[in-house]
Amino acid sequence: MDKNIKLKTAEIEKSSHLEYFNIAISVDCVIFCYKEKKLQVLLIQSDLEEYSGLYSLLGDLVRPDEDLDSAPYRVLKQRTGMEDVYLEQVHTFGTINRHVSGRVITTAYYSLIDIKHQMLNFDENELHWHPVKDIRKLAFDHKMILDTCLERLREQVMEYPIAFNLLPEKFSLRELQKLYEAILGITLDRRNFRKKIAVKGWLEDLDQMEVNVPHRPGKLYTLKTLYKKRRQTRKSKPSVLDSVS
Amino acid sequence: MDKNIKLKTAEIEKSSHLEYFNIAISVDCVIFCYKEKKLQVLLIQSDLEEYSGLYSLLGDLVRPDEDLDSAPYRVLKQRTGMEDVYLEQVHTFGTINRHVSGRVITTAYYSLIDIKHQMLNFDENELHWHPVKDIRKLAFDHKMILDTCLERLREQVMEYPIAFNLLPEKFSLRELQKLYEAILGITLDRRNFRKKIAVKGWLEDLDQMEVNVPHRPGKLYTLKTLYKKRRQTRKSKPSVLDSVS
DNA sequence: TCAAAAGTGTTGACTTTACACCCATGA
DNA sequence: TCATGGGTGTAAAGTCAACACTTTTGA
Repeated sequence: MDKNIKLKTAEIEKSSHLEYFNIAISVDCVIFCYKEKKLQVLLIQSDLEEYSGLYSLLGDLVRPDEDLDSAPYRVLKQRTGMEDVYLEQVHTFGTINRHVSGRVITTAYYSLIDIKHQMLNFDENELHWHPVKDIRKLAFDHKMILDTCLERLREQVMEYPIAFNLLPEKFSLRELQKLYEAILGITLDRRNFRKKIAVKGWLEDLDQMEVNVPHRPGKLYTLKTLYKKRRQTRKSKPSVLDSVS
Repeated sequence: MDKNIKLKTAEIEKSSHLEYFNIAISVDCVIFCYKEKKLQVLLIQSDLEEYSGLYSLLGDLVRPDEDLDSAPYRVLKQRTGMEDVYLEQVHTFGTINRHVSGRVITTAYYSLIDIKHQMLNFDENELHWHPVKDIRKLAFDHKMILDTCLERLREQVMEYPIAFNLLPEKFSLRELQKLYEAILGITLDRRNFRKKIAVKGWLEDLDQMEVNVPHRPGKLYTLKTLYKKRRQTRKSKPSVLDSVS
């Protein structure tokens, strides 16, 4: 719309302010972490009667004085204490009856966080990590939101240097490969994986080795600082045209 | 959010109903067509003072009694008379000051329509097709919305059988190639393009030839009915895993 | 007979996959 | 000395890009 705000002012007034403005807008965050060799997502026990016993994603209403894209950062800050996390908008869900308490349209984001660097505000003790694979049912339409975000994450993870947000600063190629396998839900060939990552040029060799591993230590790498910008504005994306004759 | 609707009821009440519900939500449609060998988009003259002389996308506020994803269909029906068009949600834009008249969060969709099959309700005569390439500036943040939708269209056009929505029922491979060139903004090699399309298996050979062309007529094709479903729910997408070792 | 586009294959470059052995370390 | 993973290369298959000539039709 946009123009109709002026165009249809009379009509809006007539049908009451609230008729057009009683749609609430929220954000929901699919917060991924990599824990115990599994891709996990942060959930909270739903306290709605209708969904008792079910978990739901973390979210909140968008405030009138904040940008839509700022709301999920606020939610993450409040709930986990983390700032400068990786966040990406995925899709907006808005069927009429998706929320039991009223009309709420929600914009879904996924977030990738390093569980080791975080000081999770698990004070409320309502927050829990759940392996993505084990999640069958969530409150509201949150299972669909989760599935959509996971699908998007899988699409992007080989293309952009984002998986590193789930790992500590330094990591070995084995850890990286296990992470990719957890995200994609498949196993990868070690030699081919290493070649593929090498070609991307994302990594900096730290000339350090793993310690305290019960086997031959591997080299440690880190993401090149070039790629470490968080709160990315526009990703530098290989043009789709590359694949066209 | 979602749960907070109940959780924070007291807080919401306290801060006044309107504080949380005075964000309006709209949809904006980037309606593409293929006309005069160019990718064009349907625009309307902005009647806001602040944007006098500028064009804007077609949009409207989302109604309290319609699904978010239904709103752009309604806008298209009202403005162009077309139903069962191809529509895809792209992104939601929600910076605080994106709209001069108040807080409006907008979800952007792009649509692909066949200009020949349409009976455009250009009654208001405010609607005009504009070649995408010529568009420099639009009202609000609509240029950014257009750019985002064009980028998404380009990403999807080689992967899914969607470009056909811009063509009449029957078309030649030359027409199809010119369309792809218009969308992607590049020229394509004829032999490689035909091979690539053939491999997709999207087309049905009609055993008919072009007529009234000032040169040797080409064969006519149509999209296989299998792919003609409009209002697609979930696209059948080649898994991203295919490209992983 | 000319202009315009239809129709069609091959080669080389590059990318991707499948696959196996020896090495270094800690227990 | 054993178990675990580290580290590495090659060959075959598949994909992609570049490229030219003959044919058909209408004007």
